[in-house]
Amino acid sequence: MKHVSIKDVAKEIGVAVSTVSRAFNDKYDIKPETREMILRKAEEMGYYPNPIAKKLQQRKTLNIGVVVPEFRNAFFPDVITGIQDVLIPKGYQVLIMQSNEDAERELSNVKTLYDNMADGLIISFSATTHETGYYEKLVDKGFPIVQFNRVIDKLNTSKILFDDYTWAFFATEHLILQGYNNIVHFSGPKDFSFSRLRRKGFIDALKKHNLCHSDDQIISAGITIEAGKKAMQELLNENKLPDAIFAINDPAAIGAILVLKENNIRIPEEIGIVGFSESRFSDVIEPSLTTVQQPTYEMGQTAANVILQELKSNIKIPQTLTLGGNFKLKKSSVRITAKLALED
Amino acid sequence: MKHVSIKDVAKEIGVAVSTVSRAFNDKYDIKPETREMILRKAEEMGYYPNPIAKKLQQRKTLNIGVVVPEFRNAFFPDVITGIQDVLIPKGYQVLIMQSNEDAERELSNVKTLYDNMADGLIISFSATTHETGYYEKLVDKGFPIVQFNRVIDKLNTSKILFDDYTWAFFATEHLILQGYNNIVHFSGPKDFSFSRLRRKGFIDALKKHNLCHSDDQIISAGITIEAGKKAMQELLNENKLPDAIFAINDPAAIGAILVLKENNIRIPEEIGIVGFSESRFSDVIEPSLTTVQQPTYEMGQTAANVILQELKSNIKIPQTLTLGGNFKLKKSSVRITAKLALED
DNA sequence: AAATTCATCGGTATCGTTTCCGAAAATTTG
DNA sequence: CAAATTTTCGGAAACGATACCGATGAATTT
Repeated sequence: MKHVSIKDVAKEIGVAVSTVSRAFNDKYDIKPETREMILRKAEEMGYYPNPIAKKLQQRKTLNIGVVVPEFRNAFFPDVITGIQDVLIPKGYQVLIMQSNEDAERELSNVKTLYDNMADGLIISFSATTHETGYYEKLVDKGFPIVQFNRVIDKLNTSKILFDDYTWAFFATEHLILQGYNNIVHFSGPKDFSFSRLRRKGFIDALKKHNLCHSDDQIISAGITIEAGKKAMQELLNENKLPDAIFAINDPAAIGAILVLKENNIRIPEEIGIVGFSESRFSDVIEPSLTTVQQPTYEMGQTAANVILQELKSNIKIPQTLTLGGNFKLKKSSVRITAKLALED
Repeated sequence: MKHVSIKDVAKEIGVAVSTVSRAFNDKYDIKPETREMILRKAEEMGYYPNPIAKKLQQRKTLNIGVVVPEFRNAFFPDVITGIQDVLIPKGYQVLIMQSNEDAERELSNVKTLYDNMADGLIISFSATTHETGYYEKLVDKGFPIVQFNRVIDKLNTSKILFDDYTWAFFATEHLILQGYNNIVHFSGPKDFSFSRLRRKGFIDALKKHNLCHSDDQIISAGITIEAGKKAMQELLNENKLPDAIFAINDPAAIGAILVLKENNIRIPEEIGIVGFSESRFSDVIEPSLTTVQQPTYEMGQTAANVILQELKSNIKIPQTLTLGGNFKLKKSSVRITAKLALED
């Protein structure tokens, strides 16, 4: 695997290395004919500039690190796809690392990325992250960081968010308008802003319609199928069945549905369910699951564009972008079909 | 973002750069005390060796490229996780690129990786890949490549495969033992060896039990939910309903199930279904889907270990490793419950 | 005490680029 | 046709590390 270097090309043609370099970098001070000639000869010899050497010389790696808590569910792969589709055409390499929802591994991932001279970082934090000292230091050093989805508020970087509050409000109100009036929310980890916002949207919608009865209407569940199952099972055991559930995300909603079906409780007749899309389950489950669909791919694109922007301009003004979504109306929450056209 | 270099450290302490380098590389010819001192001072100054410079000097990038057709389904993310868990602790960077099932983009991905001096490549090919010239050239050059899952037979590299034949045979025989005798196979793209092997396993199982009636028992469907829906719908339209289906993978099986449920055909009573796991749907669908579970994570680990091996030894002897799986018995295929213990 | 070995360190070439400076060649100007 | 520009190119110094070759002094041997 011996590689042809710029020197080999220069010697072969009989010009200086700097001339070959100029030919490849489209500078003005080279005669068009000689440039053509060099390019042709180089092509013949199978030469192309060594990116490593270039990176060293220019002190830029063109590497962008992406750190996500997992990519087993559909959410993060879709975001990553969006990021790649923006960054790769611009010549960047995208280094993807997953933290497995573990703060320690997350920190080590970020350190690896930083030590390997990534030019910037796009990150969504783990459920367990509390210690933010190292990240703050990076921010202070001027290292470009863009957070998305699971952000740490006090970390002063650009953030790409979904308008969780509004859509949680909307989803809850949808249940109310369907005639459900004893609604429970399966909420997620308190540390995440999205978790807090969805809870707040839920509460405010209840308040607006005077349906806020007790603290029991918010159940700390979690973001997995198992968490949804567990929470639902407990409700059943305690005989506290609500007539609707707004789940923090699809997996939690799916968990609830599975338990309800086991117990022969009919959806949406006896109980209505709305989720928040972080999976591809909603079409597969029976009944199909009404869900708020987040713009995952666009979120990735946006994060990538913001970091590109920050890489260009030296002065960084952290901006927070909030994206909107879609409401996917399905069977799990529709009792009154008269006025609503169900999507397919 | 000015970085502390080895020269700065050397100058600061008053030693030669070579000494600092020695301190960091644990060579023998350095006095332990001075090494400690240098390491301490360097730590204070926030110095660490520049990986880019190291890569240039040593003509190794420690980058391994991973090219997959997609990572929307569970399969590839799981494999990638296995790859990362082996490679990253060894100091490698894993560059993940997806081809979106497009041969052209795939080629461009591989070229990018090669041009960026990846030390090796782990790849699973797209559905549309036919032109293999460039890949053969890479192999001839001695560039380390490991194929997995979707391999091109004639490409002379190491391959990590799943024992599709045996498990397809097993899955089909399971249906037969359940008393189904008019079984149809939804098959996948002919170009993939896994597709051919699963089909062959299916056929041979039928032959063994004398249940091979006609060519109609193999239907060219595809590997998506939509493909499964379409194939199933056509069977219904033509009134050629079999009493069992062995699907090329879970999404295709799910598609079939969705259509069957729409038409109120009972599973597994009227028709039994077995899939091949490439998703996380099997527990979510009702009825739960019997499926062959592939060792995705292990497949990734294995691919990573094989490429590590090839990177060490200069002489490459392509090896083909075949991994075994698990049979997940669920409701969709069990008519005779007497003898079988259903998994949960 | 002289010679030899050994541990420790410094100096420098090298990896493959780009960039800067200045020199030669080509062109324009007076 | 000489002088002044402008193109076009060559040479060398970075970029930040490692590796090799010796040099130096101490320790050991003879």
